[in-house]
Amino acid sequence: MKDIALDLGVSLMTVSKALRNHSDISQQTRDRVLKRMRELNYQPDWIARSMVTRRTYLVGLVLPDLMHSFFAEVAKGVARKLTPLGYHAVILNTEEDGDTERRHVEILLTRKVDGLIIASAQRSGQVELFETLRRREVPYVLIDRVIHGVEANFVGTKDEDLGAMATGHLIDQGCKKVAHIRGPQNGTGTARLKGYRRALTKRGMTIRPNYIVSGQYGDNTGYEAMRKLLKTSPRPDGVFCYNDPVAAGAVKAVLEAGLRVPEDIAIIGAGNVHYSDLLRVPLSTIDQSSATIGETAAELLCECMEAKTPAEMKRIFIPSRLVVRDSSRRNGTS
Amino acid sequence: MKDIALDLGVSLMTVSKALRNHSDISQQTRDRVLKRMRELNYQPDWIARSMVTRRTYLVGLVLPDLMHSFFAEVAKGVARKLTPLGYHAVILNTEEDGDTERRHVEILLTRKVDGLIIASAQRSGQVELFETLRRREVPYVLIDRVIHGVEANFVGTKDEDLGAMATGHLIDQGCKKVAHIRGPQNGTGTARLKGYRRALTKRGMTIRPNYIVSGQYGDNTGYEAMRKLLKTSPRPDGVFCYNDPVAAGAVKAVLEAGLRVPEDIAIIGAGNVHYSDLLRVPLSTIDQSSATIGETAAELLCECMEAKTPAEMKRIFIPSRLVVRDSSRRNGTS
DNA sequence: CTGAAAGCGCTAACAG
DNA sequence: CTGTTAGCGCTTTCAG
Repeated sequence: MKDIALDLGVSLMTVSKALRNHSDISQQTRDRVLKRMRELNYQPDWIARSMVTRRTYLVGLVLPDLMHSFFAEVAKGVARKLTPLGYHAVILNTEEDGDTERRHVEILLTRKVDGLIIASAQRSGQVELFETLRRREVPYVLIDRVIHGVEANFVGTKDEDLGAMATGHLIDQGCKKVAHIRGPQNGTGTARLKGYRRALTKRGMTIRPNYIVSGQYGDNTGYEAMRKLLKTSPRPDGVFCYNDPVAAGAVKAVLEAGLRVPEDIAIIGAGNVHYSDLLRVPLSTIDQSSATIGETAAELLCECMEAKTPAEMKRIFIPSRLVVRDSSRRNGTS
Repeated sequence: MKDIALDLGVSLMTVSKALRNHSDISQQTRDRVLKRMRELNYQPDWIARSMVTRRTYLVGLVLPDLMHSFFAEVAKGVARKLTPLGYHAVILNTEEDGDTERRHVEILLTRKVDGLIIASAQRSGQVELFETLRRREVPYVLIDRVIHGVEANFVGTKDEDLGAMATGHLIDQGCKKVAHIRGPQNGTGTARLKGYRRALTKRGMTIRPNYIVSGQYGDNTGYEAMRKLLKTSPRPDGVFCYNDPVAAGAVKAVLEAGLRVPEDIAIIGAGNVHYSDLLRVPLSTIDQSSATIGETAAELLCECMEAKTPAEMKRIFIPSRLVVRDSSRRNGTS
């Protein structure tokens, strides 16, 4: 393509510089070049450019579940910050699988992305992947899920506080027997459980082991877990669910059993996914400002990528806030 | 990196071939190379490789809205087919904006993706983008939305039939006054409207212009449109909504007005998004096999990319099917 | 302000 | 089976 641009009688170099409006090119030549480039509708080959500059202006965004609109919103936030800075996000979906995640990161590395934003599906303690990243000096920031044993940039929620806030709210609403459908065995799931425990302890309520049942990420697991919970006696009158999809499944199970939400059982989730308001019973939740998480992560990553020397590690927590809807509102207040 | 591999005393070429298990390398040398490469944990630089092979094994997946789980599911389907073939999908979100879409496609082109799968946000008649693609001979397949005036590979739904099926179902359920909240002014929105009209005509029902109101893609537009519809007299007793998010919004409006779904107003959407079953009233819908759309598109694209000569254009329609849930079930039968 | 030379990391084509 | 030569499309460096 450049060859063709040489029908202006200038050297290849002149064109190259003109296209990147390098300082030392006369306005006149630049204009001629730009004009011709438009006529030929030539686009510089970024792959060749990257080859020599060692910069792709691509960042990998590794997400565990696109179906969960929480992550879709994070992605939006990331793109919003990145695009104006000339970067572009490449989204990859790991479907909550640690191996897939490792493979995807490899791919992004061989494609030489400038940085990574990862909501990791690695089990806690699985640090291999992050060791690799550190060794290769690829800037990255973790979002949403802390990985135990990894020192890295992080942007997300204080999950223990989140758990305590949600649980506390149920107690405030008059629930005496609060259960928890916990999430997966990762940093987030564990921290939320810890928050649940803390809130109960703080209010002098006893923690019953059989009030803590295992869910995962999805609504089907919430549904199953709730059915289990309905069989325990005494039956809980409030349930804090790991996240909104799980909570939605739980609501379904309660209604199917002929009970009412929130009168018989109050329910709260977390994440404030977009459709929470449209569910069977509009869902109370903790809003995590998902878009802000994405934006902040993008900003932080840019800092790292731009920095000459590896900047020091940061952990940024985005404040979350209680959103009360029908699923937990048991009296006129709050 | 290759230099380092030369401490085996073999030439650079030998290594290059060994890594791609080119036929003419002795098993022994290959093993030595592979071993050393692992020790150094070397990864070939795809960017350099692509530069000479002119293949990146990357395909761009351009989607208008990640929040809509329909597209998230399509993405899943695409990835499922692509990965085993050595390709990888790069997802970009256009947020339903035609300009953003054009910019994103440009980016993908300068990054030299091997092909594109696009659910386009171009207005019908806006063919410029596709002209460019044709001129540059980039293989691509359109999904979900036909663009008027573009001859291209397509995988999606027969939207007119879909509209007729949904509308017909409402009539079957005993609705006498069926309205439609139409989608955007694109191929899909228009075809579904056409199907709505066809079904009414076929059953000898009159088409009232004020029963057709404008929505867009999202639930908020469905909510607003429904409120408008509630004010028309006589009030409709059945509404076919452009898609599930719109329908979810519509349900909310009906309930807020103190009416019942489906007794007073039956509602049906389209797309069968994942959470449809968990909504205020479990939503009847038309399932479009979103994952299959993604898989099929990926297969078709691979054919095109592998083909020496530009294969001829194909249009593939994935059958859709009625899913009856509470929002439209007015009698024992379905 | 403009240009010539060298090379980024890899592979295709051909020769040994 | 192994190695040599050339070059992908661009930019960096340095000399006009």
